[in-house]
Amino acid sequence: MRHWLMKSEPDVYGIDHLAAQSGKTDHWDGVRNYQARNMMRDEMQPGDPVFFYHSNCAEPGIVGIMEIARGAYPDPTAFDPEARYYDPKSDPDNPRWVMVDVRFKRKLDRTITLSELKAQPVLAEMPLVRKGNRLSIMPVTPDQWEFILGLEHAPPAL
DNA sequence: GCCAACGTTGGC
DNA sequence: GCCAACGTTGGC
Repeated sequence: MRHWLMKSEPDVYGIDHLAAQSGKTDHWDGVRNYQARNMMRDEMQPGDPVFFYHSNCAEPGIVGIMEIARGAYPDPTAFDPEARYYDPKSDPDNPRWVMVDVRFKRKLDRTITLSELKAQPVLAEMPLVRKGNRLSIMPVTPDQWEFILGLEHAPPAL
């Protein structure tokens, strides 16, 4: 089992969208980055815990916890010319892009902000806090996972 | 809205 | 295979 962090823009799809789904489960489509795809395809397993991260918004940070509900399968939005992430080069007979299903577990009691995470020397190796990082799906080590969870009920460091 | 950082594309 | 141009990400 591995731990993960997945980013989404709350204006497009935030944690409340997921929580509102029937069964609190939804597919995570639209990933168009090879590194992120390879991790979904090769490493993500049902039951893996995932931090839900809000990006490109007023207060970027970790807002909740979900889990992988279904391993990688083809992302049909790549074949849909109307879709935002349509990829004409993805062949339905040999799909280039995959998605997973995720299940809502809970919202955190507060947002653990990016600036707060950046202030923690222990987390300096996380891709999330590194300059210029754009990876939308990344692994989290068990130690990092526990440390971050411990911040939830601690006073914000920033 | 700005812009730095990064990934992808395509000409050569 | 190189690399300039381009598009995207995402913090600020």
